[in-house]
Amino acid sequence: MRSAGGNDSIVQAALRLFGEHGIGATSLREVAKAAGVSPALVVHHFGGKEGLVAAVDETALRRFGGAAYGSEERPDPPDLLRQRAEQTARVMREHPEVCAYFGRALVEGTPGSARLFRLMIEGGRAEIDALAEKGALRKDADRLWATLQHFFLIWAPLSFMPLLEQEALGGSLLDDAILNRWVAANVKLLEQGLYR
Amino acid sequence: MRSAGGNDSIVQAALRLFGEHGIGATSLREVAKAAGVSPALVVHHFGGKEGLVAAVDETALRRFGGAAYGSEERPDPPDLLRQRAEQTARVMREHPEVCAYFGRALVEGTPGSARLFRLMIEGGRAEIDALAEKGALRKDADRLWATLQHFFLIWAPLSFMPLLEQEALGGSLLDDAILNRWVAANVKLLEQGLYR
DNA sequence: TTGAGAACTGAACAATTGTATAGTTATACT
DNA sequence: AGTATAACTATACAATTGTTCAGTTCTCAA
Repeated sequence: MRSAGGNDSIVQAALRLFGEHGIGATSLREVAKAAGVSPALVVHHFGGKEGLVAAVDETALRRFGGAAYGSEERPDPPDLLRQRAEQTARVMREHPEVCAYFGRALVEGTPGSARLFRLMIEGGRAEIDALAEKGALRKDADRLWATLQHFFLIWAPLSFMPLLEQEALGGSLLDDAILNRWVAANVKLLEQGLYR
Repeated sequence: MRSAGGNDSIVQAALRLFGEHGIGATSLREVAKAAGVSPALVVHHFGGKEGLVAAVDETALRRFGGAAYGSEERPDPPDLLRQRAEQTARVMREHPEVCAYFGRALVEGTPGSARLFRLMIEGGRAEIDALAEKGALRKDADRLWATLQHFFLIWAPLSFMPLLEQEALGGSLLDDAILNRWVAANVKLLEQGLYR
């Protein structure tokens, strides 16, 4: 076990700063200062910035991926979609810094983000296939792109978060009111489309 | 008018490199070398990196925004959606570097990308409102989020391009086959949803 | 042809980056 | 208490960054 003021606090500070300002735009020294620690210690623990990013990836994956994509019951449609959406929203509410981090990581291209991406794509694809077998999916649906569309609707807002909050939402994406509206819109779109 | 080997070639090189590797990750020296020019000249022309980014933003906005969001006829639904999608796809085919650049700029947060974002959101919103008046939109649709969903489905793939192409598509997003499949999936989703 | 102004370059600057080294302090086991 | 091991720091280094400055080359009208 690591002490609270050591290894973990560095990762915690890095996770927050990476999510706020981006990984490439955050220096080792900023992380060290935020963690109340010397830059050399960061190198000593993680071998360098690359290692630090790997550690942050690991932590973020464990904290989020475990909660969101762990093995759980798979309810029948039509509740499945709504339930999955609510579950994702709950994880986002509980781990906003992790969400911000992955929003950055996914577009900056860390190794961990590629793993997360594969995880989500595979998980999403499996769910889509299961739905198709039960006859809940449109028969002519493009399953690969259906998976990707799910992914975009959920994750793109996190990557565009600063732009989105300042230019369109006028508030934090992960605030309850906005988050709920977002989830509701997603469910509606996926279930019924936008036009008629 | 500028000479071909001067001002413009620098912006051209910057646009390409920014799109390929990101804005923050591309140095003035790399841009200068790619343009076959000394770093000092870049500063001389644009005042610094900030000015260069502004110039690239300007060029990209003119080249893309003009083509995609200019004043044009507004056909009636149900052809509108398909037609708009085809139009966007055409612009993407014709200006792949500009697309790559905006994919980066939108998540890195340049001033020009904020302008593009506002432009697209306002344009999209206007179109949604027009559709609603004609009764083509679902009555209970959340118009703000409907606009954003359009935006995500179109732009997120560009910001996730590297990840997407390597992990899910196995080819260039802007290649004809993949691009067409993408557009078709978007139209389907917006028109009819994914489930039933 | 000449001269003014623009385009352009080479070399150097200070600041910041990630990282290595040598040394100090704390922890914990015997 | 003593000692080995880990945690931690101060300092320095090389590389890269954006930027400046003094000077050169080009362009073109008078």
